[in-house]
Amino acid sequence: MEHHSQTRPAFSALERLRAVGLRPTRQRVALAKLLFEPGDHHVTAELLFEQAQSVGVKVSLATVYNTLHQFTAAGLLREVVVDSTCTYFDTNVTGHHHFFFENRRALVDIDGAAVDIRGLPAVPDGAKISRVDVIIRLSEDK
Amino acid sequence: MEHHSQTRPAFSALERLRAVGLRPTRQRVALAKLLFEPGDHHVTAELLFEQAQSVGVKVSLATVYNTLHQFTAAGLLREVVVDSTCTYFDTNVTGHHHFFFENRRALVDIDGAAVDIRGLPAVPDGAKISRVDVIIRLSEDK
DNA sequence: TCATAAATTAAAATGATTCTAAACTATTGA
DNA sequence: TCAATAGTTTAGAATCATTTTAATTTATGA
Repeated sequence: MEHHSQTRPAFSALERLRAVGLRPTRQRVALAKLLFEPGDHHVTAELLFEQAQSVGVKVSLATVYNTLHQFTAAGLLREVVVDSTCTYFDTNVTGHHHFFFENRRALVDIDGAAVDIRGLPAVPDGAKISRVDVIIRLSEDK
Repeated sequence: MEHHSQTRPAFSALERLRAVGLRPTRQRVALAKLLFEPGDHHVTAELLFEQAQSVGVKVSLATVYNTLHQFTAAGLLREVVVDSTCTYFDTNVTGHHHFFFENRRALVDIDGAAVDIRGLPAVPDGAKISRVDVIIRLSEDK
């Protein structure tokens, strides 16, 4: 029996890949484990690449980028645009919002169900909402 | 007397620069006119650079970047993070939100006063809100 | 007008990300 | 089981927005 520092995931990395029709290669399975076995969290390509290296997974940075985008296209990840210097990916794909700690460049989820937004104007003709993002930018002056 | 295609601005480009203590150089005055004489709008560095060229203003792209950042630091502009491929600057610096047309990569302002957000969790200890951004992402499938 | 600090610039550098083309590997059907 | 092949991975080059550098130019105040 394997040991996990977190509770056993509802779906294994392999099952997730199968479910979205992505061929379960060594790299994709390893990255999926790093992404989905811990609880919800946010990564950048560089960060995931370093994590992979630190646990001995051999994967190139190009593959990390490819994989993050494939997972995003497949709905396993969500891209969060908060910082013009790099792209964040969120393993929580349910509708929700974010605190963004500007100093540390860290994201924290805000439950989407709890938040209620009123007074928005009508959506322009011919357009439809693909997503609503609320970002609360926070500064922590030590 | 000069001719404007828009109504006369409340403050001239020169006055704005003086007000924030930026030396009114030829380039800064010219860019300020392009930015503040039309009504509220959004630009990227590349776009402003092209506009400048098209009206015969001689300015380098480096200066456009410098100027956009100086204006932002001075509170004359606001940076809008919506797109991971480039940075948008908004001449509307009052609290407000945005529609983002994903196909066209265009921004449209949403009046901030009209929008009411409820149910947000308490701000984490030691942090304070520097800004709340609401972005409604829209797709227009032709 | 002059001295000087500030601003501008072309060009090089950077850094995140994407592309390319060659080498590998999972899958499928015989 | 095995080869064919379509899909993957990869190192390295390329790209693109942006920033930096270091030299030149300009605004300002005495």
